[in-house]
Amino acid sequence: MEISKDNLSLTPALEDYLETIYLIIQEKKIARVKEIARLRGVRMASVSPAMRRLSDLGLIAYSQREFIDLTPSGEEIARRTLARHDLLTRFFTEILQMNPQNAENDACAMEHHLSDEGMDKLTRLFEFVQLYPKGIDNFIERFHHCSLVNPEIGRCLNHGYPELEKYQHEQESGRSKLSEIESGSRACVLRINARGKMREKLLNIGILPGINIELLHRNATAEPTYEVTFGATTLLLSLDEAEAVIVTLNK
Amino acid sequence: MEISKDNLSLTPALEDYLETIYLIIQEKKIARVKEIARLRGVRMASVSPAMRRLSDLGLIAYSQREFIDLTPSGEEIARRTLARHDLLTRFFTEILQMNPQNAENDACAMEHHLSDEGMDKLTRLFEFVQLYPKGIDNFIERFHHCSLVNPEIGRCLNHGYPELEKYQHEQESGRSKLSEIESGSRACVLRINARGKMREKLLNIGILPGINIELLHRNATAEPTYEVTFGATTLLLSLDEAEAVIVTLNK
DNA sequence: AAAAACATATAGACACATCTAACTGAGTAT
DNA sequence: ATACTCAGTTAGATGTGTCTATATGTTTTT
Repeated sequence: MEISKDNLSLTPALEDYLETIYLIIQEKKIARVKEIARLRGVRMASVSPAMRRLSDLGLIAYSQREFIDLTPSGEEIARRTLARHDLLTRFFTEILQMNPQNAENDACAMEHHLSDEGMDKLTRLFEFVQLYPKGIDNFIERFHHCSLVNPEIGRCLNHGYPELEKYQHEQESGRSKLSEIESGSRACVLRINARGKMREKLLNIGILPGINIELLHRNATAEPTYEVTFGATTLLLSLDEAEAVIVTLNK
Repeated sequence: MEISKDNLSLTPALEDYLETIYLIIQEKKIARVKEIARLRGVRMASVSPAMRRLSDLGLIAYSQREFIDLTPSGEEIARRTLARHDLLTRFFTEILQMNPQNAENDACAMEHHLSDEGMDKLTRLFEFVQLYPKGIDNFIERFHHCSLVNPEIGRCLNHGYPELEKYQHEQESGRSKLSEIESGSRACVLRINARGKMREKLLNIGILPGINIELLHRNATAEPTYEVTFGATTLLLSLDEAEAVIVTLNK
């Protein structure tokens, strides 16, 4: 076990234990093995050796069968992890408007992997959004209105934002469905005009807004297919799929 | 080994192997153990057993010492992972403007933990941003201008956005430093007006924009300290730190 | 064709994180 | 005060992912 710089390079599991201990200590007076096990959803037999390791690392103070307390460095890591958890959860719920349970799960797993710079920049995003909470150009509110109130983002309503409606119309003129462009031409993906499973499938394939995609070949059979290439990938899309990919032709 | 639904619940390591194999296959014709080991930064001896497991799971096709190929389900997972990698990297670089290396590292670790809903919602953010790429109210551009061109976000320049300058001034009037509010009053954190190590420290402590914080007590000694409480935490801040926390009083 | 070079595999070790089952110790109850 | 109960620990197993060192194929060279 090489201790790198200072705190860094703890395993996710150990970080989770510190976080759990921290939360227990805040709420009740002292942390006990049974409670840690309950909150983390593991058996007490798994907690004991973890406490031993954390103790060896100087992150908690405890003697067998006694109460568990965080050392200053243990507390520092716990708070650091918790702050990431908090910020990620809020990013997922407040900005992306995810379901709270998914937001929580994703934040839980990702909190161990966000760099200091990531934390800094994500905070700046919150600071910026907060600077204009209900202002004339509330980006976040409009984003939610667009992508959530009206899930068919092909028809993004900009009522109350006349300049934007105009702007959007200009945009619309240059766009078409991937199924409609000429074979051999390249285009930039603007959005995926699909919902549910189909949207999920296209995203998981890697067809994302902003990528450049080329229609290689159109197979005009009873069930037409569209051979496309993007990044390092080449594959076939069905008609439905190709129609859902909204693009603007390159140059 | 319980195979849950279908593809899900692969370990990050195995997902990484699939991703690596996918990338090799796209570039060269075939994937070999040596190349996989090189790209993943592990020894060949670690790759062999992983290939065995992937083969047992039906995600790759290979026989000992022969070329390695992805099965359709292996390819599906690889692309899914890669799409997450791509989108997270772009979120970190294009939207948050992180250093490419950090963006890459964070994306690499997080790509295994983003739910389908997270992927969907993050994509919608890109779609929305893309709808107004250089429009009258380019949120992203202004965010960058504010938080990056001028890192002292206390003085966010809104040149060219007169309504916003006005708006910002209104905002400014209601704000103060945490060090200046009355003991016993609660306030909402607007931003952290600090850079480098001090900013990092405050964020890691959990003092984030949007949280509610209460100034419990001011210790007016030679080196004054500020006892604050937020969430489940109570701790002491130095004068410098308390001055960096910009808040608006609650009600 | 035999030898050298190289790719890949196996054996054995280690660290982590979990489990079940069995044990220990300390307070509680009758 | 003896036995019960229950928190906590230890022992031993399992699975993953890595390593070093060694063995085994395969290909290339001479």
